Amino acid sequence: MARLSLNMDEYLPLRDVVFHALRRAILTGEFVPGERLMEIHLAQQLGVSRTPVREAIHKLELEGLVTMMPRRGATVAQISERGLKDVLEVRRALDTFCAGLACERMTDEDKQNLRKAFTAFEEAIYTKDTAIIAQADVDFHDIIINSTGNERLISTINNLAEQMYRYRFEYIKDASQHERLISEHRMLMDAILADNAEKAMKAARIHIDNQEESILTQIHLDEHR
Amino acid sequence: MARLSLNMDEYLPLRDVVFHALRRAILTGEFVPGERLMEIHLAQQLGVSRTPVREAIHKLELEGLVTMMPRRGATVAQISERGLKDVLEVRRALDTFCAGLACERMTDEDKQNLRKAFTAFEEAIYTKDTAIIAQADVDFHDIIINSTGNERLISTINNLAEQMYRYRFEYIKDASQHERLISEHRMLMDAILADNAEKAMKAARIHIDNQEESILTQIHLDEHR
DNA sequence: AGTGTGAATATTGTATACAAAACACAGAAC
DNA sequence: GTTCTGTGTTTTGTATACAATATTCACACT
Repeated sequence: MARLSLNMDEYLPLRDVVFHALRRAILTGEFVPGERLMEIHLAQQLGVSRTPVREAIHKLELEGLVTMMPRRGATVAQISERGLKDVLEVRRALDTFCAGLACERMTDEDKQNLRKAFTAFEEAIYTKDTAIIAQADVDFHDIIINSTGNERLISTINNLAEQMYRYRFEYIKDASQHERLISEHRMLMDAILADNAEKAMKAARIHIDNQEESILTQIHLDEHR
Repeated sequence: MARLSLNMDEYLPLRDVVFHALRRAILTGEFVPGERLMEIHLAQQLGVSRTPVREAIHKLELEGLVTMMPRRGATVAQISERGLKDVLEVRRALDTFCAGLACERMTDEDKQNLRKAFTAFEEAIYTKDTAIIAQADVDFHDIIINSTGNERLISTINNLAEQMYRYRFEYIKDASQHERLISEHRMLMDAILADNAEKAMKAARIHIDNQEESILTQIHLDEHR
């Protein structure tokens, strides 16, 4: 009579499975901005009914990844240059705040992890693999954000960051930026390790400023093609 | 054969009607934190089917007003003291940022409206009517927030503010705070009208700090009853 | 009395059905 | 040729049906 607790921890409602599938497709660019998302079509493609698809799409709308018009269905959200600037403006405020908080609140263990994540990022850069670099970048920043211990702050920043993932891929590809990324990370890390809030906030601001510049030039380049 | 155009301008999907109804019920305290929200029950009560109710509940979950557990349904979100502090910490960062931006971006028309809203708030205070005061307070702050012109910032702040509405009612009732509220508003307004970002940010911070203190003591009082 | 078991019930998750609105396109009118 | 109109199709919105899981409560067992 063994067999207690087979891993039913991992129950996932279909709507969440669909949600993650669609979300991934949007963030990786598989679904391009402006593309229509039709319930029946997606349902058949995924082998489920319309219901979970509808619910997943609604969730994506609330996350800002799709746009819905009543009676006209959903499309993959188009982010305008203005929209992107708006997102970055809020991120600038929150990321600098976050960097300051991290200086106050980071534990020794967090600091150890931050060092590791920095090294891992350097190594990721050498691989020249965009996906690996992007992941290492997220990991590095997650350590800082999570060290604040403020769940609301964490989810707010992550939601804002998500809006830019599609464009981040583009600019991470650009190898000419890689050295700069490393040095910016180093500056941010050093400030935090030294609990120097002033410097950390400045480093965070510079990091966002440069990201904004990169992404915007990227977009402008795309426009002229 | 008259009777063309009865006001169907206002087409609203049922899910949105239900959403607003439930949202209002939660924010006014008609539904208390922890209360279960059962689909069939609500559907019958509102005279609709489960579908729009489900969709409304999901939307409320994403807004953070409802907590869902898979297969166990939804309950009105309980906000912990910790959760409240977290929300306020983020608001402090964004409201101060917002106040600074307002100084740069407010048009003369906005400034005129801000003065009007300030006077309206003063008058609202004299009525001693909680609902009116709360509305005038929202109006005043909305002018500042909207003057930034940053849609993302606006919706982020509004979402955070919403989390506290239920508690705000409690502390707005406290007449001993009224004079202080007016003077804080005046300080914030004067700084913005003078385009003094430094002072405006400080005023915004003080305003949030005092709100935090009020709400937290309110909660502690409730606990001891 | 307390605990465990199981059937009855209630509730959520998913699928499907039907209604109403949007869309597309062909043909008529000018 | 262009615009209007009407019909057929597609798609979304809402209701309902069915399946699977959770909850409740009575009852037996210790």
